[in-house]
Amino acid sequence: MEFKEAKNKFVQTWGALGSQWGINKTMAQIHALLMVSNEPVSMEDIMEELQISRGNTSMNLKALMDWGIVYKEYKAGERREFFTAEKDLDELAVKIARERSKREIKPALKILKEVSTIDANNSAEEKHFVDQTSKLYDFVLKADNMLDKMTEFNENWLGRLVLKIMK
Amino acid sequence: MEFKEAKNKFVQTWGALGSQWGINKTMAQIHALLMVSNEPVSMEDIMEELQISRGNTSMNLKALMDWGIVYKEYKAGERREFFTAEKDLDELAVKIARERSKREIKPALKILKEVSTIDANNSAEEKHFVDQTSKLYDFVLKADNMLDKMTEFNENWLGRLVLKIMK
DNA sequence: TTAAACTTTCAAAAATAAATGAAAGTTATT
DNA sequence: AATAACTTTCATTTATTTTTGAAAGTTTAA
Repeated sequence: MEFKEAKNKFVQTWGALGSQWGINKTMAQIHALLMVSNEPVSMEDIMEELQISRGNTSMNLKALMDWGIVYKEYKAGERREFFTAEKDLDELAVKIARERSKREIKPALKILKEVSTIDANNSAEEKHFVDQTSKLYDFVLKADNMLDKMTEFNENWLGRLVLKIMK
Repeated sequence: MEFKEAKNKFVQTWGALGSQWGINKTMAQIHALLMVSNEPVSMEDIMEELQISRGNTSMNLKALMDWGIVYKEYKAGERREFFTAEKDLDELAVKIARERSKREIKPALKILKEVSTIDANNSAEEKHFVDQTSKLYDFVLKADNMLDKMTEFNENWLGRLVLKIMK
């Protein structure tokens, strides 16, 4: 396999993976492209390589910057803006984890708390509901806290964690 | 908040969460409904509660059973089939983790290995590509192994893991 | 073996999500 | 302050995903 083919395959795969995880295909593809580029890439080049429109490129770059995993760069003497991706994978994982926790887990926890604290009359049905949603609340809370803890390590947290778990 | 409202809120929330994680809304809603039901539910009842068609219900129940997180049950003297969800949350998390690893992570790893082993000519560009995709391969492999390890604990693995990490 | 009671399948329709591109906006240069 | 170089926005179009529902399939019981 030659470079161009490999690069394309990587970008496509990363894009497909993204869409299975609630991130849109183009956003993931742009990220993939930037991640394997050794130097900052212009909007024009992204459009060209992925064959997508200007608007689409702009919106998805904005989203990636909101997630804090893509940065704008300016080159001396160049009017255009260039973009680079966070390339440190530990840092990338931490940022993604934080963002998803904030956007998805925290709001879900809020609802879980609400619904798990209704007062059940003494029907088995309502008791079971309260019991199950309470357990779910505890579980999700614990998982979310764990994410925090994990990513607090920082600096190769995954490696360290693996060590910790192994022994 | 009264029971019916709480139940509905829970089902809607779980459904929305599902669609952010690549699981379709109805599938997640059915799962939510079954999870908080203290007894097996018939297809008819699911259709009624969620206001969805027979075909949709059938397909999504099948998918849930493929994931191993919903079971068919037969009631003595009843012709119809009933359904229940896996209610043990540790078990549920393990099954979801295993399934996603199998369906998404493993195939992605295969591609990462392929593209990271092309031989780069000596351009900085190609070297960077190989370097970055190799790192990604290692990272994803490590994360996937960790998932395995975590879920191997079984029996309140999350709780145990939290303890392990804290100290 | 027939009929009734139920479930599954899948082509078509509907709903949802993403992409386009032209117009509006912004910034830097002369 | 006018113009050129570039980016963002958003109403509309396009593509993708999900849902429907009727027909086909299956199972049980008489």
